[in-house]
Amino acid sequence: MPTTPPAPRWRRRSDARPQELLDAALETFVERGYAATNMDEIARRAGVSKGTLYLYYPGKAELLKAVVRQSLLGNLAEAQTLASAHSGTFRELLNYFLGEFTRRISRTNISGIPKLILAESGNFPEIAQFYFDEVIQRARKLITDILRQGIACGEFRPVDPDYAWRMIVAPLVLGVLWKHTFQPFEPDGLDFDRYLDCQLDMLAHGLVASEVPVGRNTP
Amino acid sequence: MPTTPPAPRWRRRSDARPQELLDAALETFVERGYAATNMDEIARRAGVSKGTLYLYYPGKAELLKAVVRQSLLGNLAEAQTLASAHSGTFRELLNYFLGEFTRRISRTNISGIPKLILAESGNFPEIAQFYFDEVIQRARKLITDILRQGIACGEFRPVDPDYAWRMIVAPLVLGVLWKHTFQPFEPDGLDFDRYLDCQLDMLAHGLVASEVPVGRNTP
DNA sequence: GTTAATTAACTAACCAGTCAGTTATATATG
DNA sequence: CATATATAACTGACTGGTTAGTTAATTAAC
Repeated sequence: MPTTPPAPRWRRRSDARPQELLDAALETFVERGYAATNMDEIARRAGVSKGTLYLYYPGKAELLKAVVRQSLLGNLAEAQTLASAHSGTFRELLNYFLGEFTRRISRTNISGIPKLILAESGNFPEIAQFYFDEVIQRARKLITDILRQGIACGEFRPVDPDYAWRMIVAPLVLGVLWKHTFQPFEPDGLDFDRYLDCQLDMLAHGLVASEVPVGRNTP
Repeated sequence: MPTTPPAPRWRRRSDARPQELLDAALETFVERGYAATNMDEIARRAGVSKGTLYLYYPGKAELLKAVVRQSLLGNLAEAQTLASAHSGTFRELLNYFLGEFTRRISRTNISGIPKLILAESGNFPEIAQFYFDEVIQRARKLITDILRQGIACGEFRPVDPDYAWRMIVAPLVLGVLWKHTFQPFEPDGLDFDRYLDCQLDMLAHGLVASEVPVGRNTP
């Protein structure tokens, strides 16, 4: 009786491994947090032994950095090219960004990264600094630019852009954190479509100049 | 030559200790996160040995719970009595809450608790559930009630209270997280007064019905 | 057969929690 | 008031378990 050749205990996948390992690491870090995640678990999820993990990434901290960089850099570049190529009103542009962001929150689990950064900012000032410089500062510039231009051309009320940008971002941040923290406790989860509608509605009627504010602008 | 009696190596402070230990624990947990905090460090900050710490709290997890409970319960009760005793418009009440909250964010370091909860929700479902039930649900009810009443009496635009409450809370949450995460990286820190002004301005003009919305409400 | 990829067993460090012993303070006694 | 005794508060060295990181042996692949 011819025995079928036994399946090999493992396969060489040196090209696919890095991404597989990053995926497993992201998943585990987001679920458990940095400190409570152990390298054996990440390796196990990637279907690999711990030694292999160390073959591709020199340590736990470096692995975290790789995860963060890899997850964010693509989206950042994309947002920036989109902004520079826009036509139409600034309100439309803003709405588009918020919509796209919300859509991605609800689908991918890259949305776990901000929570991870927050949680570990004290222990990884280097990562926090990276996130501050590369993500937050860019987002700030993107939005304050839109606000300033919109105000200049009379589309928006004259708010303080250096503070107002946070009001725009805040619901997005809250949404992300909610999804990865309290979603499990809610019987019926957050409806991101309604969430977005509500935000756009409230945001617009706080920004749009055509509504004739009540006695505030007295030029 | 009369030798001055040597200062005692330690003093008995059985009544003050519990609070001192909680303070040190809050500070350390907020700064480092739960897992990266070690009991020796907390004891050291409280000026005490690790053994003493275990005399007052049975373990690390229990210490965290004690910190959270102790920090929140007082403020919660206060908010609720305030709400039930209000007179004046609902907009004033809302503004008062936001102002009071913002003022406390900028002063105390209880504001580190939400960050702590977020970071450890995965590892301490029990604490996350406690926070969800006792803090979030109460805040939600408080705000949605105000919104509903305000809408009913025509003071506010007819927004969706079940989602709009998050838009109100979001900037507060962002402020808290910012303070404990990115404040160190900013040359000039967040000005919480301007922050509040900006929020109230944008919030009001998204909520106040007298502004005659642009073609949305078609009764 | 050679080599690169992978494994699994190992080491070294760290830390939560314990406990036998020490010291400050309160109380009793003369 | 001085001194002895009792006890509550506190210390710090130790233990057991966990885990980041290493390495010698093994296996797939060409």
